[in-house]
Amino acid sequence: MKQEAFRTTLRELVHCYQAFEGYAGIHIRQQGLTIPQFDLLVTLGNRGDMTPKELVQHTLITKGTLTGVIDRLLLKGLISRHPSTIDKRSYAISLTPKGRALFEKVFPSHLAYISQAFSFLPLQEINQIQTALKKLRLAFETQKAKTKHPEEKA
Amino acid sequence: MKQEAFRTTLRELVHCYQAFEGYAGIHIRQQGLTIPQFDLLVTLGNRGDMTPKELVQHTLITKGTLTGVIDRLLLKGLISRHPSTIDKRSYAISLTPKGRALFEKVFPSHLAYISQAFSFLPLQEINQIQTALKKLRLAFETQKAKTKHPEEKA
DNA sequence: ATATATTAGTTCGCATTAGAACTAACTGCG
DNA sequence: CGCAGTTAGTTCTAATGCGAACTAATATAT
Repeated sequence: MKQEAFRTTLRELVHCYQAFEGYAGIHIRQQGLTIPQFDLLVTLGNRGDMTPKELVQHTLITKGTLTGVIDRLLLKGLISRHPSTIDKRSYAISLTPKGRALFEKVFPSHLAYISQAFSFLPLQEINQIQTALKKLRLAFETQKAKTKHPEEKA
Repeated sequence: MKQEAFRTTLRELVHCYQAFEGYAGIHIRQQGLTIPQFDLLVTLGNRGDMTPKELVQHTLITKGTLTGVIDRLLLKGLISRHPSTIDKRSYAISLTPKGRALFEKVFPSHLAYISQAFSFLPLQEINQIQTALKKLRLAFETQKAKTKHPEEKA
């Protein structure tokens, strides 16, 4: 039955995600960072300076949580703030030299660590998994949008 | 490149998971429950009474968190405790009549809600997604085990 | 212009998260 | 029996997580 199938699939999705978080988290915490902190550091390192709004878009951190994460990275001296000249409500966030150094040390090492888990998965299978995940995500997002705006073009 | 592929795949995994949590969470919170509380309620409803240890195995709730989740469900009058006769450290948790009533109201409704997201995915694709997720999870779990016990049978 | 609606960030309340330390109770082994 | 080691639950700390309320600043409409 279809219901049986999607329930199993959802369980699998959650377990898979948790397996990933668990696996990646070990390495990240060894560097003295939390997952969101690492996420922010890597995003800034790879894509350059950003405002908090942009960070929310490019990371998995929620608006309300971001303030606290930024505070802790500021305390650690890994990032710095620069007031925006265009919008007085906002500011840009940069890596400090210390932050950049950490990024450059931690990021390649993290990729190498993660890639170990993929060593037995052929490229073709990785791409299949990716395609599968895209379909599933799209299904949720489409339906979520419908739920939130049920009358739209009804 | 393979590295490019698995990074994209991981992003997709995380986004997919978040999309699911976001989608399912809307409905769950509408019932006045949090996701872990719902998880616990449904697990008890579907599989019968359990000890905290078993709940940890069958849900996504961590040992340390479980105590608090149980406390809140006790406060809401949805579950009850019964001391174990065999092991004085432990106890069994049951749904109260109120808890069972909630389960019976919420669970089918939640399945129906979730199934909407799958309505445009053919069974075959659901099964493909499931297979893909299993492979990925296995990759993490295998590697995590190796990382934790690197000397084993070395 | 001026009131109004939006938006960027912060703050708050409540719940959860991981991991580690801690207590009480169980199991093994000698 | 009696101690060592393990296990079940609880507690603690630090950091999130989400939604909602709040402030300040920007954009819009008339």
